Amino acid sequence: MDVVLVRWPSERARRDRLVGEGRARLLLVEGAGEPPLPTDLLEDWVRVPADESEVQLRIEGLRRRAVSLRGAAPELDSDGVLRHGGGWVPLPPVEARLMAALIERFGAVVSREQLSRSGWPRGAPGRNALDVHVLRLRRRIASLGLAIKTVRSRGYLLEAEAAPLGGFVPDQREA
Amino acid sequence: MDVVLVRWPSERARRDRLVGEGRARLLLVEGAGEPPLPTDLLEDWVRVPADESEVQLRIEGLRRRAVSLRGAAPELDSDGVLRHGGGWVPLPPVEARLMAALIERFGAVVSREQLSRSGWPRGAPGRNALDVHVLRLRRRIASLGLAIKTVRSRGYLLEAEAAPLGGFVPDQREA
DNA sequence: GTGGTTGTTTCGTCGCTGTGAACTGTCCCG
DNA sequence: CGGGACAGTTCACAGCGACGAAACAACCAC
Repeated sequence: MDVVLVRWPSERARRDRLVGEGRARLLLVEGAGEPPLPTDLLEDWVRVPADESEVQLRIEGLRRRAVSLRGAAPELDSDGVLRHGGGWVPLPPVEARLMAALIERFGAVVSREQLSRSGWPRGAPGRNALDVHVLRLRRRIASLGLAIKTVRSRGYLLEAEAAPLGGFVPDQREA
Repeated sequence: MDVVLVRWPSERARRDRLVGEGRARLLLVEGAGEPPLPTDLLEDWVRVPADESEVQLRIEGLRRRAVSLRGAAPELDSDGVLRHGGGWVPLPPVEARLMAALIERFGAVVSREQLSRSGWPRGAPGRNALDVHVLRLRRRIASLGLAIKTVRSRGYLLEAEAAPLGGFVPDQREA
């Protein structure tokens, strides 16, 4: 996902075209011109002339926004609210801690021991407690298009599904 | 939905707390400091000293991002009239103060303690008074398409039913 | 007085958590 | 191939606490 540099207001037409294409853009506001209020999340602006470092920082910021919008990683509040793809669900304390550990290693395997330590910092209850909480977590986050995959005898892995909204969600056992 | 101004890097801890709470923030980058790379979509930054107009533009940009992610926030005037989506309802004093706290953090969790302090600045009555007022507030604002969601053992969260999908309102100044 | 606002009590309901047990699927050993 | 041993999934249940809701009483404004 690249960020396109656009002069403003002289290249207004080009900017509008990029909006329609859903591409990230950084407006270089010339002279005393007023930057436009953004019409989507993939736009930023900077007054020129500007430091090269400032331009680079804003470009990198836009890249991150674009990645975030592609549904890369969900976000977890300090209040136990999990947000992803425009929706959110509240997570109870234990499941919030488990989810925090999974998000920290989003897309990678987290061992049962690590999960157990995250979920119960002062010692885990019975062995089955983790399984049950993973099950409950799975059901809670399914509506957000998130899934916890099992890697047998290794641990669990959190991932986002390709089409979170409107798409059919296949049963994991059928895959 | 307020945008919080945070000095950077001197108020780093405060910024991190706001990230955890899911609130919008504008970093005022002091001196030669480097702004952090954003961890979510509700952050922007500006080097200070800066024109007041630039700060205002960035605040407005953040507000629009927040609207895009969480829907438009209702407005509460000083006479206790709550307006949203073309309709309005009058709110009695206690409920108006509770609603003000919820609007300030629109879309994010507000703890029971914070609500209690907002509703009764000079000391809260019994423990259940808050529950009852939340119940009454819920019924009053339902007709406006607003809902107060419970995040168990964490607090409450104000949300608008029909969140606009994707786009912003077109920029009026461009016409 | 009338109606709206506020606070309390009381009770019902629901969510969170952990346990035990039944069940499925995989791998390995003989 | 059959029999286990493992790993993991799912359900049912119980205890507890947080929250929801109704009813009631006191109070205030008009």
